[in-house]
Amino acid sequence: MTALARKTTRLDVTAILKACPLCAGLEASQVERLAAQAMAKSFPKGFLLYAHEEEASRFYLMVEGWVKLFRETLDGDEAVLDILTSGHVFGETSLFGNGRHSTSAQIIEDATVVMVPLVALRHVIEEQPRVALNMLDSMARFRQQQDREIEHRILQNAPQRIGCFLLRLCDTGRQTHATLHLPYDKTLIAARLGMKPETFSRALARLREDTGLIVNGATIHIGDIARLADYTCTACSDAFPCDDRG
Amino acid sequence: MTALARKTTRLDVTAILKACPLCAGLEASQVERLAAQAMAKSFPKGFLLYAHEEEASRFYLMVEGWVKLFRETLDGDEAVLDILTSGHVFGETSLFGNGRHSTSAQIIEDATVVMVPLVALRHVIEEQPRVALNMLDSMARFRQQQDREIEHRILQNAPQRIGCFLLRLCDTGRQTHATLHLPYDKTLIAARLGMKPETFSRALARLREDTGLIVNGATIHIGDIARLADYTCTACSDAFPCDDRG
DNA sequence: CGAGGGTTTGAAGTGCATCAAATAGTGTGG
DNA sequence: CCACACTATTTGATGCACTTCAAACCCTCG
Repeated sequence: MTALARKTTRLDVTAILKACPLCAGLEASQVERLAAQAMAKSFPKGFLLYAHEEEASRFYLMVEGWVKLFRETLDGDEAVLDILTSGHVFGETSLFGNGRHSTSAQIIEDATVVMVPLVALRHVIEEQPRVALNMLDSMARFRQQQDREIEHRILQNAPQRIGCFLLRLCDTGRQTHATLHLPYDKTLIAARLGMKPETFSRALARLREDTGLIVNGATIHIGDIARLADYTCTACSDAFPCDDRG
Repeated sequence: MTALARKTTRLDVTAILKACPLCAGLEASQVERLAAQAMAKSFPKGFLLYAHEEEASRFYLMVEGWVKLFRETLDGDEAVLDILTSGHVFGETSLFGNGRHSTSAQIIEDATVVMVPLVALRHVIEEQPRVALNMLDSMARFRQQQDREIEHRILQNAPQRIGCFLLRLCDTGRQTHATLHLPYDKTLIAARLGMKPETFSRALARLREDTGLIVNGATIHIGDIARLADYTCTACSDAFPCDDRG
């Protein structure tokens, strides 16, 4: 049974890596080489994958669950930089720069991740310049999101930031309405948006009044996406369907 | 005279490019190839180099003066993302991602910049994977700064943000004190730090009281750098001399 | 059922923004 | 070299948004 389980995992890893933008356009043999050194593993809620300033040895690919990227000051204050799930890659940036992680990473919902040694990535890059271009591409896209993120934190108020968060949860499939389920604690969403839980609660109530949301615990029904977009995206320099993660 | 001027400029360009981290480790012939397609130019205060969402055609290298990278909403609110000077490169990110600028760039102090077509950069990258690695390295470093930046905007209050800004202006040469001159308008510094001019003025006054700064117009004397660092860096997860631009 | 964490609500405080006006600085033309 | 115009900066008074502290509520799970 152990052998079977291991084999299944091994198969997953290759398939998962192949689907990852980092490996786009790579020869199968190269992906398999990465996969051979990679490892899929599950972690329980609360597990710390790595800490800020730690020497980076591998990068991660989320398969399932959620991770929080954050920074923490000596007096316990915490800034949540991002919360990632299935399909997201993180920690790969530390192959460059000073080689240390610039955030800590903690599992917030039981997760399965694929971990790949950075040295393996380095070898593949050396043989396949293509991978460097893939990384540049993803970092460029990431940077655009970051720029927007900073703008949001400056120009949007609490209800608008929540609205923007909800819109990004929608499948942008040009729907006019949507029902969605908050993927993790409201407390965490609050932190992700740079506000306190109490503020989140009140701001969500206000958003409900102002845009006709229907909130039922962690389930939220957006009756009129355009109305919500109108409300939140006024304070942003990008027009509504503003995702570029592709 | 024109010919002489042009020649001087041409010489500058090669030397400037050689000194730029993007070209680190490049063969002279490659740098010269970039230089041949590059152009040094001066712009007056207020000139808009490019606008948000514009298709990117070149990247820029600051030689002299200051530029502001910012985003602007429909109702005129503006978020300043960064203010750059001599030695900084910007706009190169748009070679990747969706090929559009994610900010606008405006000259705020009369400036000389070297402009290089992105296609030239693309060609050099194709022949010299090394350049891609240089870009990855600089983007990784940039990302670390960005992470810190976001943390600051969440966890630091106005006086602390100013203190942090002043510390970064110091030459970090392990001095115990320093006298420095603000490089541009206080109004702009305020915007760069995400606050209003009035708030900046009051916060600077408070910083003066709390850490013993001596402020005289745009000239600021820091009597005790450690004291200032102690005051500002409590709210940050990085320890004091926190630059990694090198 | 009862404990404990997540969430909401209330009351009061803080920090920054806003509006308004005074003051200091800078560059211009006379 | 001075007066004027214009902009940057400071100061004051007030308002709003978010935080803080405290307590209630709710929901899940042992």
